[in-house]
Amino acid sequence: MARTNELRLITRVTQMYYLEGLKQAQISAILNISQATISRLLKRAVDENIVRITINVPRGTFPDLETGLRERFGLKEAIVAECGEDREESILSAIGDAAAHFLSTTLNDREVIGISSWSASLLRMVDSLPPLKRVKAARVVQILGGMGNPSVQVHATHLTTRLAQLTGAQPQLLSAPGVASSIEARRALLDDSFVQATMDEFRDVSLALVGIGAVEPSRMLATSGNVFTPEELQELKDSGAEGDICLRFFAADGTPVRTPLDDRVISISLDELKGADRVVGIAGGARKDRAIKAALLGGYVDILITDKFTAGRLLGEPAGT
Amino acid sequence: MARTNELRLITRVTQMYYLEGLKQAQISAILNISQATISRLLKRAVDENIVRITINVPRGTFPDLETGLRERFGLKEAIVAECGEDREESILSAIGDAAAHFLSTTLNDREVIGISSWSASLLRMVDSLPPLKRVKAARVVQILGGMGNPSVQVHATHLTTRLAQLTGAQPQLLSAPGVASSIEARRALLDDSFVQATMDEFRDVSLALVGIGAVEPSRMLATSGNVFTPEELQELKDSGAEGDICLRFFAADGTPVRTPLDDRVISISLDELKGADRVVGIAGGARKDRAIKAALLGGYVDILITDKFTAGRLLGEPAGT
DNA sequence: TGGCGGACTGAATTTTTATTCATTACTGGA
DNA sequence: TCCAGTAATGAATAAAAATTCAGTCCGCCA
Repeated sequence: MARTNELRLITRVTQMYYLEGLKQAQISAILNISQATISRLLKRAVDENIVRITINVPRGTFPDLETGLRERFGLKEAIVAECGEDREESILSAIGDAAAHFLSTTLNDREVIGISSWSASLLRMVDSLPPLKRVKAARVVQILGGMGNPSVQVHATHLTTRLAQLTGAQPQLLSAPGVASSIEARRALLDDSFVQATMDEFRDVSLALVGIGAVEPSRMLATSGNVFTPEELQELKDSGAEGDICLRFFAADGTPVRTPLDDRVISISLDELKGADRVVGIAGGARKDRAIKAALLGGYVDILITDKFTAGRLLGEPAGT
Repeated sequence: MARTNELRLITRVTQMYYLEGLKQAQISAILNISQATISRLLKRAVDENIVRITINVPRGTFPDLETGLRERFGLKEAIVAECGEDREESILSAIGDAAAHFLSTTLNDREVIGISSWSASLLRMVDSLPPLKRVKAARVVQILGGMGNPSVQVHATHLTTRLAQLTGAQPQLLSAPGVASSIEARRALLDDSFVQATMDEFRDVSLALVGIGAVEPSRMLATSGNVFTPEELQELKDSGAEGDICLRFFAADGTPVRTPLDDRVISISLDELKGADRVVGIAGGARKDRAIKAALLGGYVDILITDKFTAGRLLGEPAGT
């Protein structure tokens, strides 16, 4: 009885608040009940399940997969993009677009963006990036050298400068190959003051945008001048390397894999990467499943941007529609 | 595409806010989006129907009937009580209880309560009134005289004093019969300074609690000493009187019905009544349908407390379960 | 017949949210 | 090409809501 009266009042308050859109103060005035009590009644309405708030998931968004990824891999955020078909091209388009949107909404001035210079996903992202509304970002730092092949060098440079341009930032190029021909060659390159200046910036990177590579010749790697010889690749595989970020390799469980190659790579180190506020991994496609999983397990990535098919596989679930 | 990205973000924000219970500022920090924008995204979530808020109506409450009554009759509030069966006794119990709860939640100090002294509903209300939690109300004013029959006089007095006691207020009794035997008798009674003092308070009443009477001998009227003779009742009927509040009569369409009887009644007038901040009508039962409807049409009541059966009939709808 | 703990309350205050404001960029038309 | 109008943003602020606080009233137990 008394309980019913109580419930009636709560229901009425709930109705006024949520349906009629009245403010608590207005309700307070109408019912001659203090605003504090109205607030408390509304809280009880939630507790007693008189108001029920449901989220109507729009088509093309996958909060469940995202939550799954966040929880399973301890990610800060996960973005799962809608994607027509489970093929490289379609996926690149989807995650590039998603990454572009992410970037455009989340950037704040004084952001120092680090970008790994060669990655098909990042390329797509930059291509999808709308002329950025508001002035954004302070600097864009290239955190991985280009390729020995001059044509790809240009490619990497383009990526960095374009992003800088679009974000109104200062580009900071790393004019060096991603992989030097020898330890000595690397040392020599690091002597260059411009190279040093850029590498000094690695620690200032607040937002790192990185691809995640699988250990196997990808199309791009293949066409980009055979960074590694088949023997070197084999060596990596033998060491248990499953994937890489900026040519820094790690095993299936995420532990770093150190090989002599490390000493020839010119890029941000995995440790330096962890110093960034946010590391955004942008990758998808069945070919990369194991590499992505490894990267997630290693905790190298705070935010993952991928497609629904890959997300589904990472969670061992079927992808949504 | 861009739209999907947008929707994904809104969905994510909605999820964080409503499901995870994060504050906008926290979301803002996590997503690197300003709090203002988070607020705007949440508003869009409502607009775009991504959050859906539904009210789960508890058993025994009838928001639809209440809303119907409010809208149909322009009431400030309507309270419809659950009620086992459509019989006098059951209804009295239901609305008395509801009225008691209403009173206990809505009273504020400095309230001057006017109470029409004889009404079965009000009697029930006072009986149901729990020893009032907090000190409440300033004064309780009797706004209708008692009955000629001394036993009922006591009754009326009891009602007023009890209510005053329960609300910690000062009782202001109207020591006079509700109906004087003649115009002259009334005039004489009004000469009494106590009576005058009380009647002067009528204009200060902030909350009036009134029953609504049907024009026909009710059980109580019958036993309370035949206030009116059968002839007088017939006269009222002939004048079109359909109901009364404090023995002030009105027709089916709510217009006041003036008869010579008026000059013998000692109670607040309908005009004075309208001066009160809130007039609460407490009534139910098929016998009173027409009277209640008339009172509502006349706008004499701001707040109606009734039972689900009566409410349903007033709206010409079947009552709920 | 106190006295203690718990439950409630409204006023005051703090916290949270919505909105205003100034700025910027972009649009579409002359 | 230049300009008026629209849209969108973050910082600042106003508005709204939640919570703290102090006080009261219980009921319960000694």
